[in-house]
Amino acid sequence: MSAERASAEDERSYVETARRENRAAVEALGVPAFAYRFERSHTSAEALALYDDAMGEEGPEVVVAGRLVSWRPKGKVAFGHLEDTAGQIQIYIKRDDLPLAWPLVNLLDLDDYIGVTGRVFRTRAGEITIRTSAVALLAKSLRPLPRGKTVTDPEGRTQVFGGLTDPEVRFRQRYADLAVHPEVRDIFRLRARTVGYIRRFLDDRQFLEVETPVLQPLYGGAAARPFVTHHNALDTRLYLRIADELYLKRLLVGGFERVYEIGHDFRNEGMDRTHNPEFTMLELYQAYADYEDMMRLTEELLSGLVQHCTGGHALERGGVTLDFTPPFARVDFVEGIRARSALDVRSASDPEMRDALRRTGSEAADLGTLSGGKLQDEVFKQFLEPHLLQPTFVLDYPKPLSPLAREHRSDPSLTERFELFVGGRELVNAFSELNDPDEQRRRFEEQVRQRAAGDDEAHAFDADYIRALEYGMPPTGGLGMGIDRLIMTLAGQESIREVILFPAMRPES
RNA sequence: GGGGGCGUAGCUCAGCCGGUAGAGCAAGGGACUUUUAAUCCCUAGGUCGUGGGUUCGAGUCCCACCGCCCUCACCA
Repeated sequence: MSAERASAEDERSYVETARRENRAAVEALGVPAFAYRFERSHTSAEALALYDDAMGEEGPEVVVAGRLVSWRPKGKVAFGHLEDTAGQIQIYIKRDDLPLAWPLVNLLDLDDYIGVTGRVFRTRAGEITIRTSAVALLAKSLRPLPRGKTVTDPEGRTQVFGGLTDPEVRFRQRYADLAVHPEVRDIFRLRARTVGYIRRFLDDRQFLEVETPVLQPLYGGAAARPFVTHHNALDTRLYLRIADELYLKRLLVGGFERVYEIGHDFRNEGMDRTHNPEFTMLELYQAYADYEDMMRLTEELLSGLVQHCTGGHALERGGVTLDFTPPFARVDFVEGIRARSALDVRSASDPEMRDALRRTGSEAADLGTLSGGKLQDEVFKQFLEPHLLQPTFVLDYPKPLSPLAREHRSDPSLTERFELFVGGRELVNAFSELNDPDEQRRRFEEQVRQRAAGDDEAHAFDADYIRALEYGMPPTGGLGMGIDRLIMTLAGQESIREVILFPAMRPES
């Protein structure tokens, strides 16, 4: 529906017209369509829990409030369900119980917010219900929610006929999606619990939560294209951050030994089922730790989190049982690829890697122009990544892929870096942080060469970051975890948009 | 950005070989004082995404555009 149509009085749908007539009729009774406040005594769940069958028809009196989500007027009596934050409860309204309010009752619409006073009892049909003695209109609904018909069969299974299913409408009008889908609200409750758990986990381990700039004069910490903006007063170009990394490590130079940030990163890339232009990232840095410590911390955090969510260490996802019992499986980046492709990415030439990719049908569009680190990454994606269903650490990435990671202590062609894969998706990226300013300078210089050669995702040279490292940064382990993807895994969702309240959309025309 | 698919009532969807628009739910009127997919009777509701074209005639065929979905590319 277009905005013009929604705002044009004469083109309003007949359904909305009927609701506006009801509003006028309610106001004609002297009842405001929108109340200022309401005092309830119980939530729906609390009211249900109060009732005991020994009470018969004389259960305790409760005052509840919520949205009218079903409405079955039946002559001189009416039934409906109120939905609030805790669930639903049935209400029963009998004309003879509230003759003065009956005209108002007849003007109620589905989706109105109302408050109801009455005693709890159990109907003949067996449902615990409020026998209404007073009704208050709290907010009129002038636009019907796109709700389907929910049918519950004798075994208690529910099936919805119709309803809001169009993804475009669901995400554009997330308020309507949330209003008619309690299970969607549950995903975001799970999300909040998860993030809360992570904060407690880190706080308990003496990590300090910090906030670093979102608007940055120079972006870095990942390979991605940024969003660009402009500061008027400074008349200068600024970038929305693509990662927190370089600022957080500056804080270790400053003397904080354990820091973390949970915030939004912004990457100006395509959108699909696992990418939203802005997304939530956890990054943490721990002094005197290396990537082995980060693996242990990852195992503790995720196994504890899965336990917190499910009571066990397993997640059932798409017919696969994901087992988060530590320790997680480990596979060597180089050895893992060699086992499946006979390629040693440390020594293989670019043409050899391209050949191997072509033979297995890689469809990378610019295979011919990829080189070095980018080719190694492509080989990994082609040969190893699809096999990583169970939680698996992939360790020791080649140096060209990891300009901020420290050289491996036993192989100078590699870095001490790992990524954790779950269900074929990357969830965590971590390394022993490079803290030698001279080596970091050389890595940046190499990035600048790649940028000059056409890689527009290569790092810029960050001289201030080098200056910070020159003051001295302790040995440090660092870790980044994509929170949205974590929630996807925990909630069993295949699209990132299901776990972001307002996912990015093309503007409505 | 490439490829494929879709767009019909408030919602979910039918609509055949091109012949002038249909259902369920929601809505309006009526009956019904323990219903729960309430039931029963009646009624209304559509510029078929937009703009062109072909045709005596287009929801249907063709072209373009807009939007969404899937997929590939980029990426976490």
